[in-house]
Amino acid sequence: MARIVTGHTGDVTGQRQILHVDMDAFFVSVELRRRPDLVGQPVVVGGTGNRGVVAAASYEARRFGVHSAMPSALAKRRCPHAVFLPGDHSLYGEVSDQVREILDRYTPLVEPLSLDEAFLDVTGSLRLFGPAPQIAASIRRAVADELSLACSVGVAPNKFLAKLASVEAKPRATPSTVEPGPGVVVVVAGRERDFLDPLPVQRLWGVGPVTLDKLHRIGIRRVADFAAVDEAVMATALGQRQATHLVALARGIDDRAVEPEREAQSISHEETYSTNKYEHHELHRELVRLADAVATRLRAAGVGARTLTLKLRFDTGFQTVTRSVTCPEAVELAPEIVDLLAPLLEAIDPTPGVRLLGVGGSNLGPSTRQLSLDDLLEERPDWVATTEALDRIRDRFGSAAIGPASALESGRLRVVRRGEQQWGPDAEKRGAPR
DNA sequence: TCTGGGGTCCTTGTGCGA
DNA sequence: TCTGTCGCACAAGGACCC
Repeated sequence: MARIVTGHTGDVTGQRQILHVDMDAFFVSVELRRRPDLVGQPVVVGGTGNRGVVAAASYEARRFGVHSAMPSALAKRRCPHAVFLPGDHSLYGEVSDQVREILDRYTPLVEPLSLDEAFLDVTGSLRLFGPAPQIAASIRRAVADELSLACSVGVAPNKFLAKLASVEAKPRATPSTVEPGPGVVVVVAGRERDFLDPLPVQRLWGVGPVTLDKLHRIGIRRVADFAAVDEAVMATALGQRQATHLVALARGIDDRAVEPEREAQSISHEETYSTNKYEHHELHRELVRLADAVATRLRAAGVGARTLTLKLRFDTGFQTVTRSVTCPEAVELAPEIVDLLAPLLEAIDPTPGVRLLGVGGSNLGPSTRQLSLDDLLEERPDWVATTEALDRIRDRFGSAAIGPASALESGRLRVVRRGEQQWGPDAEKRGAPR
């Protein structure tokens, strides 16, 4: 049954009606559909290797303090009797598409945030489907009946409040029990402060551990405390921009529209290795693999990248460094990316031990191949023709069918696939570090 | 405890041309 | 010619999100 946060339940004329739909323990729930024997047990989905993290935990596992983004090793210590399952990113993608089909029935204004949550603007759908809380309940029924999955829905006049409301709608795990949530929580326009004021300040969008510490130092612990602190003091502590942003949110103000189609700003791949890499030649081979993956996705999106970024994370101190280069023309071929980034990689000393390597493209624009294919064919006919042949072979036979020879490892081609190593490297298969 | 992958956005510092 | 400064683009890092 829906929980109404404040006075009245009707839709206020002129107010937007935004829904935030959030699947409950999505990855785990999808796994339980094919493993019904695990229902009611602590189940953890995520990386199984030594450097893996938890992607999702069942509410039974959460009772033991296991939560997403936690290192898998710690989760195993906290809940040794939990069933640990490797993630299946492609399956979750398929189920996510099915959820999306249901959401699309209610409005064309659906903005997916990730595989398991989305915003809906149903302001224009009220005449057809009834008040927003009724639409929320209808979505929950459809998801349960058709997909055997549970979701929670927040209803509010803006995205920020709808998102907070959906959290309140969720089940809650305590050390002793799992309490079911209300399923739908409604924040009524005009009474936003009643909902916001008692919440801890870290619930505001954009307050992470660093900002939380700064806010605590100036005496802000709950959202209500914002009213008592001068904005100038906040601006000194956080910077003007962030202060203005947080004060608006604390007042329940958020004008962002629900955007069904957003252009990607960057395309990147990164990999954490189960054992550190200490040699340039190993890293160069990884660079070739990652550049190949990024280039393939750039071409698939019909764009090129003007800025290429190399990212390394060292084992000592978890220190991350990035190096980037911006070129006058957009790049979308793997050899070009390697040529641009290899000198940057060579300049970095890997001997402290590199645990992660990443390649990214940003400053995206129209592909140069689209701009002037003839010019390019004159300048670099071999790579353009080779790449086009490569893309065709992969379309037909799969991404592992062909790849750069310099990415071969022990005679085997390891292809980077999006989401395949989403939650860390696989369980240890290789020898000890040198 | 010891920290993934794929993103977005912001801040700060710096180099450069007008 | 030298110096200051302004705006811009870029590089690097950091915080945050799911």
